Amino acid sequence: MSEGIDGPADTPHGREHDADDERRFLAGYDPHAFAPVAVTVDVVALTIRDTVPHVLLGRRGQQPQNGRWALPGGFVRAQDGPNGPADPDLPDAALRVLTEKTPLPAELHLEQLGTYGAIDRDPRMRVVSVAYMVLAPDLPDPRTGRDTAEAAWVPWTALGHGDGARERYELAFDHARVLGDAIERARSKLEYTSLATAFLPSTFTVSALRGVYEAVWGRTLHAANFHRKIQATPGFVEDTGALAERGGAGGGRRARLYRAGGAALLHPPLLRGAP
Amino acid sequence: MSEGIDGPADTPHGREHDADDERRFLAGYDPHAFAPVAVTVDVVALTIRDTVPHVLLGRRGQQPQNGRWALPGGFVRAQDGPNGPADPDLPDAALRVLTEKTPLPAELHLEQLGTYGAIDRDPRMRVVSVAYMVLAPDLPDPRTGRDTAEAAWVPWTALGHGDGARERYELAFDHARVLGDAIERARSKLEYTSLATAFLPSTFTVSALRGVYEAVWGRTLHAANFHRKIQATPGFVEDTGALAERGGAGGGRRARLYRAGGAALLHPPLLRGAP
DNA sequence: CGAGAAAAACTCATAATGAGAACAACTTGG
DNA sequence: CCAAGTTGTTCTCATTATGAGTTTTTCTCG
Repeated sequence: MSEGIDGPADTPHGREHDADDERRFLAGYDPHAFAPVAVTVDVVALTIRDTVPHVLLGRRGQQPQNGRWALPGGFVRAQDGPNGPADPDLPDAALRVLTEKTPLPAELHLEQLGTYGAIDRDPRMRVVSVAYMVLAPDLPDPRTGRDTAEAAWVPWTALGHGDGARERYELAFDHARVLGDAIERARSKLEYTSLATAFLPSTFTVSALRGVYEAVWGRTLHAANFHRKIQATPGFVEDTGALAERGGAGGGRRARLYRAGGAALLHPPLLRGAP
Repeated sequence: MSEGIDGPADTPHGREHDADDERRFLAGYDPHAFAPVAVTVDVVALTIRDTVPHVLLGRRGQQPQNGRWALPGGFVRAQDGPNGPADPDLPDAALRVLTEKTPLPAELHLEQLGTYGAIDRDPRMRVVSVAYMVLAPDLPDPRTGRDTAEAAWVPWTALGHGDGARERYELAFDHARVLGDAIERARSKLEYTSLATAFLPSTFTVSALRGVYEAVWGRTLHAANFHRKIQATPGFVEDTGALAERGGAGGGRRARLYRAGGAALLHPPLLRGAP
C-alpha cells in the first residue's frame, strides 16, 4: 500500500530509503488521527455430522442484532489491552474467536475467505470484517461464549441452502452472504484440491471420503469410479495397511484405512460434472 | 462477526431482536473507544506488454519506506472528510487508488486477493490491508501520484519472478508477498476460468489469447491443441466474423478475430500440465 | 450355511489430450 | 510474378481419463 495518502503527517521527500529519517517520522506519528474503522474476524466453521454439512453459529446475546444467529467472530486485538494480548496476525484472531465456541481439533484447515467492508454493513460504525473458513472433522457440541445466548452446529438445510426448511435461523449482519461464499468456496475447492480430508479424522476409508464429497456437493457419486480416481491421483491418500473395525451396519467387507497424503492440488481435478 | 466481544458498551440482553432497544444502544456508542487500526487497500494491477507480464508500481515519495517501490494503495475512507467522500465499499477504494496512477480502461477485472494484517507489517501502527488484483489490457504509462516519486509498469522478471535480473526493484512493506500471491492467483485462475481475455482488448485473435497463457505461465503451448481447446469450450470466445488486419511481421495468414464469450468457468479446465 | 451388503477390481464405450503432419493464406525478396 | 518463409487452421492418431455397468471379495446377520 502507498500508505500516507490520507496520513496526518508529512516529511521531506528523500530519494533513498533512510532509516534515521524514518525513525524521526515515526516518533511524531499519532495513530488516533484517522477516522475510526473497526476490524473484525468472522469464522465460517464447517463440518460434517452424520452425512450432513453443518456450520457453527451462535445466537447473539447483546446489541446490535440481539437475538439473531451469527458466525463466531470478534474484534481483532490491535495491541495488548485489558481483554488480552494483541493478535499477532489475522489467523490468530480467527482461531481465538473460534476457541471461545469449541475446542480446536488436532488438525484443521484454516483459510481466508474474503473481506467485507460495505459502509452500511454494521450500524455502529465502519466495520471491515475478514472472514475465515475452517474445515474440521466432527466436533462436540459448542460451548456458549461470553456474548452469546446459545451456540450450535446448524445444518445447511436449515439456512436456505439445500432443500430443507428455510429461514429457521435468521442471520445477523451480512453473514448469510459470507456463509454462502464459504459454501461455494468449499464446494469448488473439493474439485481441485485434496481438502476433503480436512473433514475427516486422521484415518478414514474411501467411502467416508466419498461421503464428504456427496455431502458437500449434495449429489451421489459412482462409488467404483470414485475409488479408481482416488487411487490414481498421486498423493491424495496413503494406505495405512489397516482395515476399518467392521463393515457397514448390515454387513459388508471391511474397508481399507487411509490417511491424507501430501498432495494439495489434484491433477487432473475431480469435477462435479453434469451427469 | 459477533461484534461486541471487545465493545465498549453493553445493554440488557433481549431474547429477540428489538429495533427500539437497538436504536437506544447505537445512540450511546462511541466509535473512538477502540484501539486504532488503519485499513488500507493495495492494488496489484497486472497487464501484458509486448508478451511480458507487468505490474504497476510506484516509488514512494514519503515516509515510511521512502524511496522503495510499492503497490498503488491508500487508506480506506471510512467516512466523508476533507480528502473526499467515503468509499461506499472496498472495491470502490481499490478503484479510487488505482485511478490516481492510471486511467481505467473500458473493461477490467477486479477481484479481491486477500487481506494482510500481521502486527509488524507497518511500523506506524496496526495496519490491515485488503489487496485487490486487477487484470487489464495494455495501458499507457502511469502518471505520478500525489505521494509518489515515480510510477511505472514493471516486468515481473525485474522483481525476482521469472528468470530475469533480480532485486532491481526493492518492494516496500510486505508487497513482495502480496505480489507473489497475485501472480500465483492469476496463474491458477487461467486454468479454470476464461479470465485470460481480461488481458486483451475487446477483440483478439486465438494467438493473442495463447500469448496471454504463455506469458503468464512462462511456457509455450501447442498452438494447434490450444486452438482446438478454445473452440471446443462453449462460451469461451465468440467469432466476430472479421479478420485481423494482417498476419505476423514476417507474413502469415490473417487470423480470425474473436471477442470474449460469456462463460466464466471452463469445464473441463485448461491445465498447465507437466509436458 | 445362505442371503444380503459393502468394498474393491474389472470391462467397455466414449471423451479429452499430447504430438505431429498437412493444408491454407498471407508477406517479403528476388 | 514466383518461391520461400511465416502464421493460422484443420486433421490424424496414439494415449489417457471418464461414465456406466458388472463381477469378485469379504464381511454381518439370521
